Amino acid sequence: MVQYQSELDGAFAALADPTRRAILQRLGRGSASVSELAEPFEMSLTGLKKHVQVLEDAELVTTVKVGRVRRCSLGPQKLDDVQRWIEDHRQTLEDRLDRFAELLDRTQGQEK
Amino acid sequence: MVQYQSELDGAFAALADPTRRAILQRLGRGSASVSELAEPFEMSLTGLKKHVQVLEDAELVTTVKVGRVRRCSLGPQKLDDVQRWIEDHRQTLEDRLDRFAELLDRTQGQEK
DNA sequence: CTGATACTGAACCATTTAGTTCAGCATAGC
DNA sequence: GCTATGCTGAACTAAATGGTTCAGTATCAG
Repeated sequence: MVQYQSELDGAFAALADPTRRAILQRLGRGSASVSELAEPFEMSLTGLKKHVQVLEDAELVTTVKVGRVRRCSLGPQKLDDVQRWIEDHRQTLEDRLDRFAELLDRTQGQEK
Repeated sequence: MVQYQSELDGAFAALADPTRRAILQRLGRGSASVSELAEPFEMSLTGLKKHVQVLEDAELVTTVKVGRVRRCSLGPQKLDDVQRWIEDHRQTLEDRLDRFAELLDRTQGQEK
């Protein structure tokens, strides 16, 4: 199994916010300016731009400044890392869940 | 596409911490007590227990108290939700990445 | 019963996060 | 050139996070 660094931290943390997941969802339908991204949210432009910044730092979003407009798009395939981590751990998880049922049976009786 | 709630928040946030991912990794090799989990970390028992609590709240870990020992195991398949979200979004991500290259070509020339 | 073990809760602290407002700067359009 | 637009930076705030210590409770072992 590959050894993962704390690069994942940023990606997972970025995905932990519903606003940011909504931004990714929106960008999945095409690139957008910061203002366009902000439009559906009840939030200041500055506030939303911070979310974009977080996503960019996590390399989930890439942006290009064109004139006075910053165009935002889905970025490098950072989700791959995230997904790979989950896949690696899902197998052991599933294996363990089976035994977990047994464990419960064994210990339940002893519980106070 | 399924509509995901903010249930994901807790799961993603829980996974954003390397200590907690290490705990999950450890539990993948079998259940453990809180003390056993704490052993490899340079952290107080109380501190580590908080991480366990976060994982339990996120439904990534389940615990049972047996006597004075709390036995921790990998919990319900919450990772499924996380993985499903990523899979749903990966397709649009990949589609978009192709067009992103074009976008870059188009806009790069105009950049200051 | 006594003491050691295993955890738990409360209180505290530093840092980060998520948001705000306001002022400023660069570009686009007339 | 003037003005509106789109974004950006600084400064501030409230709340959450990640950690600590210390004191307490419950149980197990002898």
